[in-house]
Amino acid sequence: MSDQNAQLSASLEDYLEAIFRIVSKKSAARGRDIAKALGVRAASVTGALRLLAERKLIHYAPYEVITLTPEGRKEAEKIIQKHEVLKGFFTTLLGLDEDMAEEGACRLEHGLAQPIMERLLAFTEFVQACPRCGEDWRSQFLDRCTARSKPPCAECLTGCQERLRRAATEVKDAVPQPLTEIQPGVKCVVKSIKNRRTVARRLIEMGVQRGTLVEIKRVAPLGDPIAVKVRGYHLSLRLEEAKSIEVVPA
Amino acid sequence: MSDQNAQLSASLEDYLEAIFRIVSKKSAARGRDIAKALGVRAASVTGALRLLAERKLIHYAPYEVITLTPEGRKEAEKIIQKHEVLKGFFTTLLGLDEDMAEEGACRLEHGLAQPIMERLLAFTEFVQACPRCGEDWRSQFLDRCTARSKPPCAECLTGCQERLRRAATEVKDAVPQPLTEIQPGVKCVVKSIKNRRTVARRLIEMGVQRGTLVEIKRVAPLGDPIAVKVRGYHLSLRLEEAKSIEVVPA
DNA sequence: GTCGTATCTTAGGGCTACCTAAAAATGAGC
DNA sequence: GCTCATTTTTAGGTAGCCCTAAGATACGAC
Repeated sequence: MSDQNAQLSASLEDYLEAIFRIVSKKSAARGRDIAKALGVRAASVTGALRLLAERKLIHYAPYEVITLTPEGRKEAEKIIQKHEVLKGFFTTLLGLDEDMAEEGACRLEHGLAQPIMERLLAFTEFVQACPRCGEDWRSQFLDRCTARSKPPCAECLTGCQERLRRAATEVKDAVPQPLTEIQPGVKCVVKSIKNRRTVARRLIEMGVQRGTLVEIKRVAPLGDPIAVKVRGYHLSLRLEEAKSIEVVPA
Repeated sequence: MSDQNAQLSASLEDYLEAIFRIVSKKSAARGRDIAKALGVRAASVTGALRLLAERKLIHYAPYEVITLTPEGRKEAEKIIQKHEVLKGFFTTLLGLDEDMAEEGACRLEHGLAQPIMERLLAFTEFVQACPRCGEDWRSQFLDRCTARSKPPCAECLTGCQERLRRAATEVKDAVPQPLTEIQPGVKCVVKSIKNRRTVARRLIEMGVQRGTLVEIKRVAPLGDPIAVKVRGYHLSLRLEEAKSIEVVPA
């Protein structure tokens, strides 16, 4: 009945997303976990699983654990990316708190078209990487939002000139360094990717290129692997791979 | 059965929005117009109209023309505001074309929570009003999006210093002028509202205050009324009202 | 007046996605 | 190997929102 190639409904996307998150944590999902994660009854999950299996997005058989097929994983990553891009925009640029950003991303992700998501991501990264929009710019905005204080625009501008002058020389003199030199929590901009055949494949497939923002999330005790966030994807890089990515801090 | 105070479903919001738009143009709506606007069959419209009438949002009787109640108008304006805020963000900041912005706004508006919408609006206006983010900043972003050209960041920054210096004096010297002096199409920032009792009431209810962005859309032949767009609302001001709003161009 | 067309309503279905209740399968303890 | 609590599935129902088909109403042309 249901067309295999049809777009997923919003609720099926939710199911797939939840399965992805559970599988990421525990390697396999059970119906019960999914029901709890989404706040629905187990009976509803069964129906959804059948539909997802019909579309070949999950491996599913009654009473068996549930895992994602490669296509299912790809589809889920796309959904998660939308979610993360929205959430990143809400927290980083709009300055909303974590909870509201999470809630808002959940409610908007299904309607967000791919090209708009791309633009939103590009914009978020652009603002973060642009020296003209520094931390003071962000706090100007937040002051306006919360305190409704009048922006001391003239002072801000004269102060900003000084900052820009410094930034101009910094940008010119910035020496790219390998990703491995960057501290966790710091965001940086990709300047070049070496070893294009090996590392680059995965990254380029995801749309990572010169100018893309990368954030180090966590470094394992021995420095390998390195968990990074790029373009709304969380992924882990080998030390070797990270070495061949050159960046400058944003 | 259906709770009168319940939130409107996404599709009922669409109906209400469509009715508002039709009523704005032609003073009253017919089922057929609504069906055409939303691309559904007339029979579906009938059901929706009954539900909207049950919630006292529209005046509806079989075979009669449809108009909005005051509550319906208010509700519709809220929905339209969300739509316009999203669309404004997509076109003004993300640089998406009209059609994609329209389509995207339609698909996202129902999920957009009020506080997030407020923030998004504040951000959009902030960026437009901030001298640090001028036209060159915008085109830097768009170049990156489309041509994927490498941003000449250092040059941009040195060029920007000059611009900022000029902007700093401009901001300091900017003399507020009445809204009536502004040309259609120009965006400007509200500096003060005089006659707080009369004009201000309507505007303050909408959230217009010092710092809010106003855009002149159209001036009638005799200079009255003046159609403006503020905070996603389209409204028309009397000449008298417009005179008492002082602004500086953004 | 009545005929015809355009418009609107009613009636009856289908689909999605949720629910409850009860049956079936699983698996740990005895 | 049987029993029982837990988990999962099946079955059947509800609500929202869309559809088609057919009947009701309005209104201009004759």
